[in-house]
Parts: sequence; C-alpha cells; structure tokens
Amino acid sequence: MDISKDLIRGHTDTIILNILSQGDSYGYQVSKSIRSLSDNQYSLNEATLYTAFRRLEKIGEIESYWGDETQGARRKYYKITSSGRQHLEAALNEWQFAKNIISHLISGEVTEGDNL
Amino acid sequence: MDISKDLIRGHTDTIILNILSQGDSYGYQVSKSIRSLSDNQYSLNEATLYTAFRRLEKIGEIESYWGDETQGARRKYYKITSSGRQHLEAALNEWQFAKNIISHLISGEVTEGDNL
DNA sequence: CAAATTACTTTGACAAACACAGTAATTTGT
DNA sequence: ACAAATTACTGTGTTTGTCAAAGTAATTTG
Repeated sequence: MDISKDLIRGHTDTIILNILSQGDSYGYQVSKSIRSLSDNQYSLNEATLYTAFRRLEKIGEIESYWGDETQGARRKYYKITSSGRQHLEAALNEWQFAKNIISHLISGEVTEGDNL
Repeated sequence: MDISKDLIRGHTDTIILNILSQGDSYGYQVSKSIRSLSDNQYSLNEATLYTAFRRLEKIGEIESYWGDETQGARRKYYKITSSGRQHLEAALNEWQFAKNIISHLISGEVTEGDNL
C-alpha cells in the first residue's frame, strides 16, 4: 500500500457503501474490489473491514445474510439499505465540497486579512 | 463547521506546515488562518492544534521560540524547518495522487474482473 | 471594573484503524 | 493422499489523532 491510511480514514464507510450499491457482496470480495478500484495502491486491513461491516449494520445502512454456498467456504453477504444509499449520496456530495477546502488548506495562500 | 473531521484527519500536519511555510506564526493565528482558508467551513480544535505543534516539533519539522511581545499576551512562534518543507512537498504530491484514488474508491464502478 | 478576547496548556475520553492470532473450510500441486 | 495455499470470517489488544472541557493568565473593551 502506497497511500497513507489517514487520508482514507473517513472514507472507509463510503467506499464499502459504494461497492455494495453495485450489488450484494461479502468481505473477501469487497476487500479485493478495494484493491482493484485503487489500482493496487490501497488495501483495507481485514479487521478494519469487518469492523466497518459491523458498524454499518448496527446503524442500519447495510444488512447481512449467510449465503447458501453449495461449495466453497461459507460467506456472509452484505446488502446496502435505502438508508445506506442516502448516506452514500450525501457522502459523495460532501467529498466534492471537501476536496476543494482541503486543497485550499494545504496549499492556499494565507492573506494578510487572515490576521485580523 | 460543516465538513466532517475525519475527512481532514491526515491533513492536519500538512495544513499547519503550509501556513508556516508562508511565515512564522503562533497558535492562535494559525487557528484563524485555518478558519479563513476554509471559508469558515472548518476550524481545528485548539487542543488538536497544540498537540500537532508538539508532534511536529518532536520530529523536527518545526521549531518554536517565544516572541518578545512588548504588549499583548506572550506568544510561542513556530517556524518550519527544511525537513518540514520537504515533508510538505511530499504531502502535496501524495494528495494529488490520493485524490484520484479516493474518487475511484467512493464512486468508481466495480468491474467483473474484480472478482477474479 | 466586569466581560470579552487573546493565548497557551493539560487531562481524560473516544473511535477508527491496525497488527496479530485464531478458526475452519476448500482447492491446488505433487 | 497429503501438505500448502487460498478463501472467509472473527476476536483481542494497542496505537493514534481528535476532541471536549477546564484551567491559567494576560490584555483590551464597554
């Protein structure tokens, strides 16, 4: 992984919700999707991922069910709820907004007026 | 404040280094600069700011000295070091890079290939 | 002279992320 | 047939950054 975890912090839930908004999935697959969506630049620690699942389920943004795999290991599937979709949309809007503010904060010029 | 703290997390040091790269400053003024640079959308908690100062000083990215104020409250000034400037530049590059990755992660399409 | 502002500091709490370890099944290579 | 690798989920304990709240102390404003 190349990019600092703290830059991703605050996006974890949104990342998961984005992936689940495109279809039900389970931990291992979500993990691989994250690696793939980031062009192998980022991978979420397993513990972090499952912690996020539990957090999102607790607040009703996702639901889970055990898949009935005839072969392969058992899988717990996660499904986004309508509340989760709302949250996802809100987060995307916030990001568009925050991106500019962050850019100002880390590279903007401090004008004299700021001292008044 | 309008934007979530977790979106800023990971940028705090960079924000401070950016401000100090434009001239020595002290806590209260940095705090106001942040509010101003963000168009009043974000303000950093005082405790967080001073914690960051201590952290940055400890790792040698800033240095501090007491101002000799003839009037007004005493002020501890902070100065960016060359190591701090290097870190700032690296962080700005990382941000350019991370911005795109985050965008992919939170709104990119998961392709079938991701499941393989 | 009280209240507001400037300015810095400490303490204690919390939440997210992580490393690490563990459980358990299945698939692959030899 | 068996060991190794992979798939898949879970739990524990620690670290880190941020924050709220409170405190200290000076100066300026009404």
